[in-house]
Amino acid sequence: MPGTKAPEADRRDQIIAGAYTVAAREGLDGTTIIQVAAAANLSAGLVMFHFKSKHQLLLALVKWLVATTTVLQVGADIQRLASPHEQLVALLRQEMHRLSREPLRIRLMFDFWTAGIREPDVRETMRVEFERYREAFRSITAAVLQAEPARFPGVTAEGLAAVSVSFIKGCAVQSMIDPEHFDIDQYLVAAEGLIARF
Amino acid sequence: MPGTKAPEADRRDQIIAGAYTVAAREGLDGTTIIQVAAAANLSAGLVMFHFKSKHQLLLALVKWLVATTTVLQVGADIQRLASPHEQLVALLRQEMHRLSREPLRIRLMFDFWTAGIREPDVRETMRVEFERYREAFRSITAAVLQAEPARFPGVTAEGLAAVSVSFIKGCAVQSMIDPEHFDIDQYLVAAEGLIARF
DNA sequence: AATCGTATTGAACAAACAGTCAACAGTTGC
DNA sequence: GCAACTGTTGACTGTTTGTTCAATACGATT
Repeated sequence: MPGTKAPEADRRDQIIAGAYTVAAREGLDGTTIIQVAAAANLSAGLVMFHFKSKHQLLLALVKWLVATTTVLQVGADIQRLASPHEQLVALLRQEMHRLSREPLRIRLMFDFWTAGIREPDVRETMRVEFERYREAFRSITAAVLQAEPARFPGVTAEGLAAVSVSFIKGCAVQSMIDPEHFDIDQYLVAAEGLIARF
Repeated sequence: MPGTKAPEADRRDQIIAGAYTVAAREGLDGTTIIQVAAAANLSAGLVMFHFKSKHQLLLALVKWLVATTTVLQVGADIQRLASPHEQLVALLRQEMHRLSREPLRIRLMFDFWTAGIREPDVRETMRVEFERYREAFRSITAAVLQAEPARFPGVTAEGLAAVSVSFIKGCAVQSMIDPEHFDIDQYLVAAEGLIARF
């Protein structure tokens, strides 16, 4: 029945929710307007009406995905730890845990990394996301450097934050490709060994 | 002119070369049989004749890509270095350099990581590739552990190799998404600071 | 109550694509 | 010289996809 206005939440949100459902299940390439519309119980035409093009729909999806991704939190339990080294290790462990708790979300994010290589709009969104992620690490990596200045000559907080991000993203990649053989515990212990204070 | 047999190299190789050209330029999704055929100066039907399906063509492409990727080499100049710590750092630096020298290849490999999430055949190929990569690091990471056993309690050579791979892959991801702001030098210095011997 | 702008649908469209096929040309073996 | 096999082409097919559009219903404004 055309024209039956839904009093509920914004249609755009409803459509994006459908897009997320489909994209998380089928991957970005496998995501079609028709499937998104079906997942949202709407017609395909309406999706076009609200987003004008598939490109803009996916762009809205990635922005929503980034916006609803929990920012790296340095909780009270972490702040209570004695040394910044321990805090950094605890942060890494926390992020690993989040990785394994939200596989669908991470996999879709991964899809967008790749899409970002060719599509500037997506890349810009991912770029901001990566910057935000590094920034969240920076206060702690700065403290790590300050605690042991002699050990890290020439190292910047930004550089160490980038390495921390690599720990996480690299682990995500490896465990996604080889979920059975990749040993996250061994991985974490090795990372701790590198970071630990002396 | 049908039937004109090319005395030159295997047709399959010629087609794969065309597929690489297209895929490196357009990305995996943007790669069509017709484009591949055009890049190889052949008809689309012939591509199908030799590979039966697009899936098998891309599978052959990823296998070729992996097979022609230089295995991690521990050259004489690296072996000459005094400590295994310095050797590991030199290896990382060497791999970073290779990363920036072959952007097209890396980008395509990246595409296949993502494809591997949903396609088991591709994933298996990438899994083997990752395993090979870690394995190549393992002899050096074992030496690093042996040189400083007290520093790395419970750390395995395999775990430290996985972390090393993350250094590389994580750097690849970040520098691909944000090529302008990501500072590889700072990144390397930070990694060195973590690895350095005490 | 007439008007107007916003939603909504279902159908239809053009483009692109993977895959098929009949025809044909070389090559090889008899 | 003939038959059989492989390689090659170009045209064709059926499907899928993003996108457009006329028709229509609803809500708000006047």
